[in-house]
Amino acid sequence: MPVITLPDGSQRAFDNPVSVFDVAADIGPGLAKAALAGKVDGREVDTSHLIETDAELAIITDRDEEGLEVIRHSTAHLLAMAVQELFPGVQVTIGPVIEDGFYYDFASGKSFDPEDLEKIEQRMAEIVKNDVAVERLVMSREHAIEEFRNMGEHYKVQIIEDLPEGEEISVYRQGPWMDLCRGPHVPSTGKLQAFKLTKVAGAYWRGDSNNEMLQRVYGTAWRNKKELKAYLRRIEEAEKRDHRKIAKKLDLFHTQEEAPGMVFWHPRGWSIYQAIEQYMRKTQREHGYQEIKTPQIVDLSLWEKSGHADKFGDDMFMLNAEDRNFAIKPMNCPCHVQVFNQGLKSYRDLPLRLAEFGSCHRNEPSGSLHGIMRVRGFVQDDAHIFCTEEQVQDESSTFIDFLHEVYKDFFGEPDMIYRLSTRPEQRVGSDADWDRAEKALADALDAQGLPWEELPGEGAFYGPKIEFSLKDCIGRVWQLGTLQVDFSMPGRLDAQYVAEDGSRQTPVMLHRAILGSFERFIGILIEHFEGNFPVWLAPEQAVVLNITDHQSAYAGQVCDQLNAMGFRVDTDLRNEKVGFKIREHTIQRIPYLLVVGDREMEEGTVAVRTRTGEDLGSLSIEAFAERLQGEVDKRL
RNA sequence: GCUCAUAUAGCUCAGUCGGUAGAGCACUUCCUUGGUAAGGAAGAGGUCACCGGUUCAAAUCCGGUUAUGAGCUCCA
Repeated sequence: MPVITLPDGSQRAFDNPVSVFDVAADIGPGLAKAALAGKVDGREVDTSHLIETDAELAIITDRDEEGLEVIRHSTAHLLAMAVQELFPGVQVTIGPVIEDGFYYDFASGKSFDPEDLEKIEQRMAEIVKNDVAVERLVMSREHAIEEFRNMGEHYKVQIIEDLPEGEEISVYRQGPWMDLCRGPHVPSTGKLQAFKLTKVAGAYWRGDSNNEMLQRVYGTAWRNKKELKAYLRRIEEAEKRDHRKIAKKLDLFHTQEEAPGMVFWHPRGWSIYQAIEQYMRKTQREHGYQEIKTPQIVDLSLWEKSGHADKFGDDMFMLNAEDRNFAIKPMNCPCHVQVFNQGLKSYRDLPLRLAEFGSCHRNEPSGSLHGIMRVRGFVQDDAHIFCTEEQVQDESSTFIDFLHEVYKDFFGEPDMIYRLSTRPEQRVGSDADWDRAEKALADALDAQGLPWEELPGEGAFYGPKIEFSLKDCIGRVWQLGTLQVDFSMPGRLDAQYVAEDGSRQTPVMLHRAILGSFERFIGILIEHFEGNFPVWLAPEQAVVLNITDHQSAYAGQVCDQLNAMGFRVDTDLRNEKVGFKIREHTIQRIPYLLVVGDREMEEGTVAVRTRTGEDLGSLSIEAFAERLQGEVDKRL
């Protein structure tokens, strides 16, 4: 005689055990139809789940986040069923829910092509149309293993064998097809109304590159067709922002076959780069950093001493000259320690903050290169703070403030995400050092009152790190800055200072970057602003357009005058209609278009139009310059 | 590095069954001097990524290399 308590606190009593579906039907036919799953005393179950004793119950429909997950998970099953019907002999492995959808990994002799995807999707639609009931069965471990072994599903057998002892083993059956799964699932395939298979790719069994490669099919699934359409539109939006496409249109940089993973910066792209570098140079100086420059090529022995050769040797560019082995520097820290090591340092010199726009090269795996976001040659806004252990927390805190200031200048009020990556398996330094280093960073985040999550095992080999990420205007997350505490490297590279009591001590080193790399950061800026750079970064801040040849000289004069004031201004005196010129420069995202006709020439003004099409009317050169200055001032 | 796909004019892309390449935009020249998102005409432009094979004949079919893309793995 179960008494069911619903989320609103109301109770319903039943004479016999009831299923989740029965309760939903008892409340109303609409809810019965909408029910996808249930939550009994906090545990997610199928609608067919029988409730025998008093319990709290929430009916899960597609209005709940959990409901959407159930839909996605069930769509993954639907995919697997369709694949196995169409391609006998293909084995199933796993099919989890991911952001916006799901995937399923198959072990298949052949790889799927786009036409296969279409066929699979069609078959899925048929199964949906047949509204096949989804049934849950519980079986013993031995029975399940035997069952799947007989089906030739060797991966599933492995998965069952690895399940912890005592875990209930459930299998879901839809029609003749079945799969091992914890559930819950939708009551029948008819509930799956809005999905699309998006891509196929290879993926390693259990995510290990030593294992065989499986065929992964990705899909997206939503509550209804409208949501699916909105999602697909969002993807298209993101594609339009692709920094590679925009960079080509705006003539910012290029890459070519002879230098894979390296950037050829064009004048306009380099102008953006320079604006950022000048800004960083200025702000770093204001925050007590000293800028240095260290060599590009350094004897391999230094990298052996630092530990980099051991861990990353295969990914370093090596060079042999005059019978010596050199490496092109993959990072700056060992070089910064060399600068620190010159001359005898006192505790009075600490904290010592050394910054470098450090050009680094890493032979990244060819498959991981991506536009200018992941490259082999890049420049970090790198700095190392040498300090005492007591200074770590203060320096960390000061750095986090600095980083926030910089992000504010670029992005206004960005949505930030903070993560603390802790000790990895392969590492240097004692556990005691790691304990202190991890605590120092956690304390710094807490002292700032910032929300953060931990990424266990994701730290660098010499120390833990905070990763600073931001969410862009369409919700994508980009990792930018980092702060790392390092108790090992200074000792390995013999850094010392003289303490108050005259003893020699090893300093602590903080590694930090705000932008990350210029290449990646500019890529992010391009995508974030969709090429509409703020005025202080825009390669050209304004273009002067004449209407007829008659104003050519005046246009040139206006342009010269603004350039002399330090702005980046160009003219377009071509024999084209002004409408044509406006179109072209608007597409080029030039912030201001200055039209000069006879009227403006007589008045000594310019007619100002923004790239968004706003008409600001006629302004004197001085008034326009003041406006520009206002948008540039706070940064440079 | 692994799986799959792609590579044709400066850019975006067509090119059927194997028979020596085509459009739009951009470019050059000429006409047009026009007030806020495309004025008109003509012209020039290609070793079809590279190397090899099959064939009377290869942009097209096959193999390899390189680069790029989507994922996976990696990311000091």
